[in-house]
Amino acid sequence: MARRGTSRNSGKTDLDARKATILEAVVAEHIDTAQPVGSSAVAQHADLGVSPATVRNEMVSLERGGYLAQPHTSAGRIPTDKGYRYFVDHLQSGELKAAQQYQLRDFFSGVRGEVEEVLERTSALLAQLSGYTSVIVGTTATHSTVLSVQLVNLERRHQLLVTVFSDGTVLKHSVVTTEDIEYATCLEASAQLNALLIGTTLESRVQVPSRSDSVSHLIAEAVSVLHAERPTREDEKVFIGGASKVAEVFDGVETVRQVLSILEEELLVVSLVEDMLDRGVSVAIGSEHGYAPLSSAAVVVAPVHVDGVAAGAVGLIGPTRMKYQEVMAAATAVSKNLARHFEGGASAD
Amino acid sequence: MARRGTSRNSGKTDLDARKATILEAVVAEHIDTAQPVGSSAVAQHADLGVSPATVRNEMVSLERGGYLAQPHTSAGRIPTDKGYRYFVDHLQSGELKAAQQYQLRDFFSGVRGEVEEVLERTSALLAQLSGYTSVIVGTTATHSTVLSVQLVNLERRHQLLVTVFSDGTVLKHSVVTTEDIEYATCLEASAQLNALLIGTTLESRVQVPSRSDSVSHLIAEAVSVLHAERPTREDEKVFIGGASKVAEVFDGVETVRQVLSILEEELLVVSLVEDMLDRGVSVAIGSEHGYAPLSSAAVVVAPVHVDGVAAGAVGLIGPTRMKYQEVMAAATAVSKNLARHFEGGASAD
DNA sequence: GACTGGCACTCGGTAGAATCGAGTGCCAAT
DNA sequence: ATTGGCACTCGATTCTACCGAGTGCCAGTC
Repeated sequence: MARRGTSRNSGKTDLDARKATILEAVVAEHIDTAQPVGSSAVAQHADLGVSPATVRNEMVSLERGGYLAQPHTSAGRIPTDKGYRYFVDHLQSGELKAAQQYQLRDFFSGVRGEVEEVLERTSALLAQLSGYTSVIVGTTATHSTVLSVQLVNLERRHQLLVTVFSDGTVLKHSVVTTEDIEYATCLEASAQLNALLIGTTLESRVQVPSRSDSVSHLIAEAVSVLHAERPTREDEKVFIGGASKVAEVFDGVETVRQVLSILEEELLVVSLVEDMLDRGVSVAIGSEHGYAPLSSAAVVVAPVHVDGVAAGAVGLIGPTRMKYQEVMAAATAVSKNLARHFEGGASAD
Repeated sequence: MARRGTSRNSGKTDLDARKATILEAVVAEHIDTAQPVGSSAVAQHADLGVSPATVRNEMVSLERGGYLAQPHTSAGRIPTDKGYRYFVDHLQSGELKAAQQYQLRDFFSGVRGEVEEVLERTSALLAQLSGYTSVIVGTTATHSTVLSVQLVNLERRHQLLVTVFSDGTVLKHSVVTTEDIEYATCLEASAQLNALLIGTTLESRVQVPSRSDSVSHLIAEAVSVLHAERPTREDEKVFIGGASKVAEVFDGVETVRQVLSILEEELLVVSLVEDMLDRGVSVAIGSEHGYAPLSSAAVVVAPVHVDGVAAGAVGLIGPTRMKYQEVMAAATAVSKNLARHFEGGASAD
């Protein structure tokens, strides 16, 4: 599975063809078995007509190059992060299994409902397809404009500001005042807020009239609450699917704990994924992303573009010895389907 | 710790004082050490002036009664679910440690923001206080009435129905039509919907005028989408804190996996908690709740009442050998603080 | 009759020793 | 450059012995 001797020797760190084949065989085998891989296994399994002894020599060289490591003398080799990196970089992209393609199509042909619900269920699907924990980050396009604003009188001194954006997002914010607010005041403020904000984005500068009547106060307060939204970045929703897979695919209680605790911190997950997107990386192995507790994990992401605009990403988290080919296929497939869903379908993200 | 020889012998299944003491000692010790508890340990630790031999005799009797079990001959005893049940039933409620009380007070004196955010952070706090995974279920009071309805024109054939309830909840629903909707139609429909729905609950029967102009169609569609909400129960938000604790406190990968997968199913968690609330149970041990995958877990819940009305619950999930006293203290303390927060504070739930 | 000390017995856990074998590194031969 | 051969390493497995915590039971004591 997934082998190809002919490697391009254009890149600078490229290995010669045979080393590459051997490295790839070791990685593939180790991903399969979770065991150190020995020279004879490689000699058999990779069909270069060469004896184990030769393979051993090459392996020594690969170890010197930092691609392989030995748990102890007289055990087989295990890929290092660098080894995995090479493997991934030289992986030709694969296809989803037919059964999974059907499943995907099925799912997306039948899915309906709110954005959040779709993403939630999609992340469950992706986890199930891939066998690993999935992450879907919905980047609320900061470009989306305000479609409607409304102040609702919850209690005398407590208004709820409900803002609807062009991408279908609804934000709510409490506006607490020191004085009782009349219903009429609230209505009036709503109307003015609408006039003021419709068509703007959260980043727009808005000129708030600074008169000192109660309506103006309310408006000023509402606008400031709404714009305070920015720094918290809380509008980036994260959907995690198959969290229980963590216990299956990672070894060691401590590792499981660490991965879970990362997943709990939504902000961390978001910035991890965004960092990768920014750097244009689709796979981060081991310590390649800077997140220490995830150093025994690999993260695969695929961006989601809706109508040509970055709208978020889907990701998968597993051990460094995860099934990259399948996982990447699943991620890109889901990302594409998701994009198509939101482009063609009733909702936008 | 947590022992009291004087047990009431009013209940029917009550054990005599000494058996009770012994049982309690075994449970307490086992919770502490996670090891089978032997007769001599009990004899020393519980200060009834009795020899190990006597304790042994009693233990045999307790084993016959189904309170204790032996992993194998010549090991100590381990409590059964029934044993834990007795222990919990005869536990006098404890206090939070002073440091934790401060922490709680601190938290609630400083907390601000939307309901969802408060609950999210509270569940993290509770997990941290108790050392176990926490669950907070916000039961949207089905009594809360509609304060405002608004149809927003997202795309030509796609409207967003935004409904604000008296408890501050905001629901959004997509309304997809087969024909293009004019802006004016949308406005008109909004106005009529407001007239129709304000003051009603989701359970109210609403008489929709059945004329066949586009506005009426839109209204009918909107109302039906809104009322379709009911059966899915999706408005009951669940907040889980400290999911990573699962890996710490449960033994065995498989158990961890099962507990995590339960936690993933929000609906399951909700019904588990609601079942317990309905039955007025605050602790469910082992298989007492009917959820097989959680049979090695215990669940502690404390209802949250806001202004005398059931508004949700806080819960904790741990192994059957969890620190019941501390955990129950933490749950009730948080529940009370939460109630006070929403009663006094700016937001209601 | 309740309690206890004594004692034989059980059985899981641990420590050592022996063994196995997969895998290595190296060297001499091709 | 490749390879067969070989000595060597070292984790994993098995086996044994053994220790000791803990039990159940019995006979003796208060």
